[in-house]
Amino acid sequence: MEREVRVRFAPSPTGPLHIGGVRTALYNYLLARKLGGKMLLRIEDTDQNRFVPGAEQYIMDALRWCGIEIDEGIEQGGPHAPYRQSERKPMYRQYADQLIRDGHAYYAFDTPEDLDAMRARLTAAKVPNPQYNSITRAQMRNSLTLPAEEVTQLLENGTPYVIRLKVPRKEEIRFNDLIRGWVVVHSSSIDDKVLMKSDGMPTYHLANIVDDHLMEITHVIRGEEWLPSAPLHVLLYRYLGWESTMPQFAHLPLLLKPDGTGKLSKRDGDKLGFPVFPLEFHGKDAETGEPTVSSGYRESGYLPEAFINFLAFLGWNPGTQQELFTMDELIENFSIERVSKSPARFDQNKVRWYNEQYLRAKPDAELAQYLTEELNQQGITVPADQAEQIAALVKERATFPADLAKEAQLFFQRPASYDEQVISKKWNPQVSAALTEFAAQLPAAADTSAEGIKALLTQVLEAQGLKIGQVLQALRVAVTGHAAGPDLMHIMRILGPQETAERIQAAVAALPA
RNA sequence: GGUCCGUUCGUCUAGGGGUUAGGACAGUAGAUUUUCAUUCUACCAACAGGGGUUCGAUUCCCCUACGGACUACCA
Repeated sequence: MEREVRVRFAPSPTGPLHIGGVRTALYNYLLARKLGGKMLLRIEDTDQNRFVPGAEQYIMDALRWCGIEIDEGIEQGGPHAPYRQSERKPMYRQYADQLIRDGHAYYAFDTPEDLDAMRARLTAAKVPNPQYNSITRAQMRNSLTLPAEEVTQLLENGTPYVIRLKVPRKEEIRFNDLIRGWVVVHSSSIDDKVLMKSDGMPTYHLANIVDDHLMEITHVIRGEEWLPSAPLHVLLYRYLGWESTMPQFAHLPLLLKPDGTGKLSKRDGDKLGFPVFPLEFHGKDAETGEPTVSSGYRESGYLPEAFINFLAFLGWNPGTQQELFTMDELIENFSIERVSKSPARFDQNKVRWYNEQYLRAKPDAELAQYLTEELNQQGITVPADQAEQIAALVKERATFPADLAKEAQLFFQRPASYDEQVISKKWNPQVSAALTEFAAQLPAAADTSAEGIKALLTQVLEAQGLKIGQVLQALRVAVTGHAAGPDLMHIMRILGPQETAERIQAAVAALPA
């Protein structure tokens, strides 16, 4: 019988999640949903020195905003709880002991100074790749070189030690990556990685293998930065006797900075000119301890659907011409084979474009609701039907919801000034007189639709011997103050005959003919 | 330095032994519009280089170059 598909997103709570992490979570989620499996969230907090308060909550909030649903995790629990590695601490030791018992791991008592000295010695000797490995361990203080009694003595004395994996000297390690195909690495290029730290916590390498095994993970989808240590993980599965149920690996291409000079990192903060975080993050400067704020996509006005659609396409595509995908469509169409191998750069223009598409696709009523709330905050009240008309008129001009409110201002504020360029070119006694007449007739207009207003205007202008092109810009400036904006007839319709007339009269009074 | 991974328009990418190398974003031009924007149309624009294999390579193989990741008692 086929195993149930189980994937995990396993971030370390050392800060907010950046968009690369979100994409990794997304691909995990898409695969899980596509294959009818489960999505787990596991917090990898085995490094107690790098704990950042709030990071864990941030991660969960960010995933929720993105629409990435977790089936098992610290909030929702599950059959393999706890889902926080620090709380699983007692579970790891036995596996390290098992490895020692089977001769695949050993105790090492070297101090940090010992290690520095070793690396300095090897570097001085021009060894191409200084590392703690099958050669150098013979010169170090560990349970392989020390007499058994001394090892026992050291352990009993409480001497600090770590447990290291005994990586074989000559062995080819290979695995079949779902994205990259066969990857082959020689064991001589891997060092004797620390499995258990001297504080009793496992390192990532041990913890992730033990947890993935215990949690019955079937696919490990993670960033390419893990590729070099994947062979080590394969070795661990083998030595622990779990190779037959080892998950399949898929190493995702990295997300690069826009200039392509390296991978995106959370330390980029706002330096790149666009947010790297889904949600705004309030943190502290690592050195000065000063409070810092990094902007987020949510706060910048991005819709989660647009953000996710864009992110999904950074490294994956469906092979069709379709660009717009809902989460359900992404799930339907996703496949790991179509993830590309090469890294992708971030394209600000394209996220904006996606946002515009999703914003315009929203029902006017929904946009109106947003608009109403925003205007209310500014102390402006607006009738529901009017808010909807404004939203419909203005949304083609908006990238972000906030643009709606900006564009709507003209309906609630009479012009404080008039566009000078248009006035100097288009405003003259004839125009002024015609507009005065138009304003006089407007309040009594029978038809106040956009078409009706236009008909009335045309009629008045004809009587004055003017063409519409000669006055329209002037009229726009008289009504709104600006040279550009949405359709003028619709603006006047929404404003209503009375308000429009008064605005025109005010302009005529203010502007010397 | 060592190990590993990668390389199609400016960007995201499709394609794949014989194609006018396709799409999207951006850019440019035109049309529409009373304006800006929208919309529509068109244009611009790519297989890193060198060797093989082959009747034929952008596609398969090798090398080079370039880029990136990793190289901690961090994940």
